[in-house]
Amino acid sequence: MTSRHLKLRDYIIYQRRCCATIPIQDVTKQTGITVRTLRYYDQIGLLNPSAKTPGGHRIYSHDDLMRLKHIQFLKQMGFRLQEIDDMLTIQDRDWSASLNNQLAYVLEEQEKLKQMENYLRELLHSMAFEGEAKGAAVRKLIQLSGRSQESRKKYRKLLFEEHEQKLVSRLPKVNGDDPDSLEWIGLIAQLRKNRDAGPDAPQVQRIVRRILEKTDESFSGEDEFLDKLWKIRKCPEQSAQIGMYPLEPELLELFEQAYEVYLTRQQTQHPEQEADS
Amino acid sequence: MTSRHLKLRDYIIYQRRCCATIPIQDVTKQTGITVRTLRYYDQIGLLNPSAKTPGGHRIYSHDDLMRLKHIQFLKQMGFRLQEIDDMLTIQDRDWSASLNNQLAYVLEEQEKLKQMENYLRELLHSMAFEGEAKGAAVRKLIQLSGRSQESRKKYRKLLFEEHEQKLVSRLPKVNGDDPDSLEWIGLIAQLRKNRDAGPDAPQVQRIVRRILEKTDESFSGEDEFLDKLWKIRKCPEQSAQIGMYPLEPELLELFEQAYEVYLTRQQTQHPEQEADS
DNA sequence: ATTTAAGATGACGTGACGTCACTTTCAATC
DNA sequence: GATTGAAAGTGACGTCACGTCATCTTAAAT
Repeated sequence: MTSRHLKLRDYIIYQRRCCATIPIQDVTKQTGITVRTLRYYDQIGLLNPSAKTPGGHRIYSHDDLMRLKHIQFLKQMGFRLQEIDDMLTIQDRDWSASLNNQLAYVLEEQEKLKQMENYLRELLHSMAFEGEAKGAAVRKLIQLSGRSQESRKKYRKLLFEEHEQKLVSRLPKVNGDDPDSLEWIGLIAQLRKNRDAGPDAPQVQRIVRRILEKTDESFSGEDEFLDKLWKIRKCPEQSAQIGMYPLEPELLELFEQAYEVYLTRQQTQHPEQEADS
Repeated sequence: MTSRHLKLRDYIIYQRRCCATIPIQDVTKQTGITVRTLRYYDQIGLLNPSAKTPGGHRIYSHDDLMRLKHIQFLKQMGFRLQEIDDMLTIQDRDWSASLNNQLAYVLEEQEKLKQMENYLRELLHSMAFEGEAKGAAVRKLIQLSGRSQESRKKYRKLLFEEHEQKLVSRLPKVNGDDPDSLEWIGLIAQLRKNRDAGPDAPQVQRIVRRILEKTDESFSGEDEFLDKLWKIRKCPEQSAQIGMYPLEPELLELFEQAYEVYLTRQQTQHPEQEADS
């Protein structure tokens, strides 16, 4: 018993002098890697500590620490533990293939996440349009997401000519986070809130005025284009197919009525200004 | 036996007439979801088929299909099955919290992937600089990645004044994929390839000329800045701290010698042109 | 009645650990 | 030398969304 104890202490002191034995606690403090993880790495053979006490406690060397830091870095790069083991043990092969592979994977994942971001924004904005109707919004999105964006682009080309393509890009996108789109969404949401107020209510008239101002700002002089767009807007299926969120018919009708009221009021109030403005 | 058979057939025919029973094969064909997955969804209670044959075969309805498509969509958005179950069963709560949550998560993941992309490019380019030395490149990267970019920016501010900050941004970044950075990396790699050719070899001289042209193109008139930069370049530790990949001393020395050879040749060949160009 | 394809069930495996339960070891204190 | 408490060890089970067998049953056709 006594001799064993002394032997152990000598052994540890020897280790400290020679290549600085590091207990598992210090390893976790220096790297932030948990004890469990270190035991797991030992278990799968990714990082076997270079020594053990006679009692079985793991003792790490500085070389082990270096290897661990390499592992940590490569893991942050998204490599799996088996790949890391391969990369670190097979010293002679160069890594460019693995790295390029991983880079391609990372780029692919980024694309997916961007798609997800788009759909999530689209859903959020659609819910802002619709108030609280979740099911309907998802149902439409599912139809849109089923077909790839390719088909939507294709359909757009069928509907609009080249010049008008540029104008379409200026339309508020339901999944955009630019201030323009957000303002449009806000306007539509306000119109929905006042759907029961009637077309000649002052709030509705204010909203109509702001919508017209915004339309003029974006598409002044493109009356033919606006006309075509308005016809598509009235057909829910076509709206969905070019990527615009389909508005309910009642909302469109409300806007049309309010628009007429707005026009007649403009004419009675400023009959001469309307000609040149 | 016979009566049981007849009963079963009647049952199925009844189902077909009433709400269109769909066998599991058709579900997989329409959705692309595997049989195993459908059984799993049944097991965890995410999608229990609305009926079963007396023998235990699953029978899906159109409502089931709708729910399945919702599940499929939400899963593509990155939600977990338990969350999807919650979202679909608790009908009254709105989804905006979940969606915003998920959007935040998606944005966070995108950030991480961009970081990974940067480090991977940096590693690849570093290996192009160094030839094939993997360990050294990774070791340096680990040191850089250990400290956040904050400390690097901080150090940059200590070394350079505000005006020079803009010039630093024009330096080739070791992790950039812009044509400028790639050209620099190519030049350095070529210089490394001809490291044994001696400073007055014609290939080396051509490289030096191209390097000087490129330097002039980016930093003409900023001699003081270039001088400072050159001093930092000679100190590997400082180079690493501002995010430039540290070049080995021999390469820098080779370039200095080749530069002097280049200058003397220029002066002997065109002694009068050097004044105004 | 037999065949056969398709369906069901159950069990195990994946990856990188977290968590819990229980035992052993280390170093120090009495 | 005995005790003690903290830290170390091992082993087993759980995670998540299924894939992959192996084995058994059912449905529908011949």
